[in-house]
Amino acid sequence: MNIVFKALNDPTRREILEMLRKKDMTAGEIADCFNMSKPSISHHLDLLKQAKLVVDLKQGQFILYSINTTVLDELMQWVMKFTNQTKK
Amino acid sequence: MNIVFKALNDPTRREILEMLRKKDMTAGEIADCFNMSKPSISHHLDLLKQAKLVVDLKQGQFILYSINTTVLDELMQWVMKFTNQTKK
DNA sequence: ATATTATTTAGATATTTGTCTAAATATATA
DNA sequence: TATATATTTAGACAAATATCTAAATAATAT
Repeated sequence: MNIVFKALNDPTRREILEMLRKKDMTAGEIADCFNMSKPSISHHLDLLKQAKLVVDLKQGQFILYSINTTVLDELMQWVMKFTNQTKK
Repeated sequence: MNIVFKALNDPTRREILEMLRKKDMTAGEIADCFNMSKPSISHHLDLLKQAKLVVDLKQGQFILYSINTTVLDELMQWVMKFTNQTKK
């Protein structure tokens, strides 16, 4: 869970997730949406991948990224522990 | 939301939330649960407070901390955007 | 008043993080 | 094979973060 919170603790990475929520995209397409160098975006994608929030699939010379909701499901379980709960 | 993810991006702070989920605690009681100086815990509590994940209430010489689930509800809304969703 | 207890604030420091440019790798095409 | 395109890796650097000790603030008790 540590690495998930770490990955989510950056606005660029959260925005990437929002984009991938709508459609799969290549690394280059993602980079084009930001005012930031491609290596920086590549680094953000790597962190998202480490957290298993995204998966990548090589398609020829492109690398297609897509969201993986499994970890987000787990995050939701974590958050739900706190909500809808009467204390003491 | 930025500050919420920032606050949650630390295992100590998440553990503090887990503790406050069960019962309200003073700053000192919280600090006693960790192998860490009181000023460090005070700093963590401050970040949680900035994110409005906790609220504090002065009770004499003690300061009682309690969890505030409102922001966690909002976080859940954010996470839910991604789950239970058919893509494309 | 003075001392004790609870907590925070200030300041220092080592580590982590986000970003960049330059170089490397890998695939496709002429 | 040579060149162009897509992406990552490496290395550097400034900014942010987590931690500490020492000092300050605030409330209580003697």
